[in-house]
Amino acid sequence: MTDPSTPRPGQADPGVLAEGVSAVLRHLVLLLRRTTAGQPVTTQQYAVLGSLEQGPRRMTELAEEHAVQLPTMTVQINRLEDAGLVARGADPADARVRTVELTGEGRDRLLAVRRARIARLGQDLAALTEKERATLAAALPVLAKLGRT
Amino acid sequence: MTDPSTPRPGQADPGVLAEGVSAVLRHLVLLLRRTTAGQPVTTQQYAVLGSLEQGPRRMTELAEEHAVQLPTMTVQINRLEDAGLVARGADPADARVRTVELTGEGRDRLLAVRRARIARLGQDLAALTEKERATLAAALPVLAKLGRT
DNA sequence: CAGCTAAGTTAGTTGGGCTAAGTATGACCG
DNA sequence: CGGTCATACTTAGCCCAACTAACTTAGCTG
Repeated sequence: MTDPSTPRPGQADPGVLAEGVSAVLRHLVLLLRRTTAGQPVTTQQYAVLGSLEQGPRRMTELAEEHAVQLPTMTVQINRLEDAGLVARGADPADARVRTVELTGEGRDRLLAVRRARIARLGQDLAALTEKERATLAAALPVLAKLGRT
Repeated sequence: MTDPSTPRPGQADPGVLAEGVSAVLRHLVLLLRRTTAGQPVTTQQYAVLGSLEQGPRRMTELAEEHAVQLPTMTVQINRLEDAGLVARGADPADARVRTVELTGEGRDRLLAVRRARIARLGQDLAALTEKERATLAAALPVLAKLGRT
């Protein structure tokens, strides 16, 4: 695999760039795994809690947003419910749908974990130069656009 | 969670930038998951095969590189060995260590999967503008530097 | 050579994903 | 108005991937 720290000329070509992005993605995934091991909620649980921050959601919505099948989300929510972090509710207009919302404890946990993650990431970012941070900031919208076909 | 597609001013500040990076990482992880589902090797297996491309490695090396405990790597290698993609060997200098290397089939599989992945990523990248690709290319070395504390 | 350390493996648990199949409710149509 | 189809979930059963604890085997050292 290509060393992600040694960019080569001609990277604006999609094919060549893809190799670099692929290598960097691998690096980032390994990094993420290292930094999120042993936290009070798993990455998945944290992500689901994040989806509930703005208010109750339906199971199907959550499954779609997390690119997961419904049964998978059912199990996730079961675990979060057992942990007291979310509560299931009902939709008065349609008895088939189950809603899910954060409990007070769930919201506290979400915010605490987010603070910890951002602080950790902030340390890494603080080690960069101002120029490097600007370069990174410029690339964020591009990365966010990837896969939004 | 912050919408990764709406960057705000002041992102060169490590704290603010961290939020954006965090959101984008979430997006990329979801994207990766979607694009790698149902391939002939799992993401983990692919990553391990990639580590073997340059030649035989020891179990401990592999475990460290993938930020995983030894027993986890043992099981991974067992599966890859059962699939005929890698072979275990011995270190003549130290009878405790087991080496692992690609089989011919393993190398073929690695290259095929890599081609498929890079092609897929290349499609996404081709949808960007030339300028966006340049922005992304410039950020790759910075991303590669993250976490290399 | 006794005892400690290092390298791997085995066993058992948990989390997270999948498909297939079941239940209950809503919607539609003759 | 009742039968049939579709929708929203849940349950059950499977695999992969991570962990810790405990075991085996081999090297190292006093």
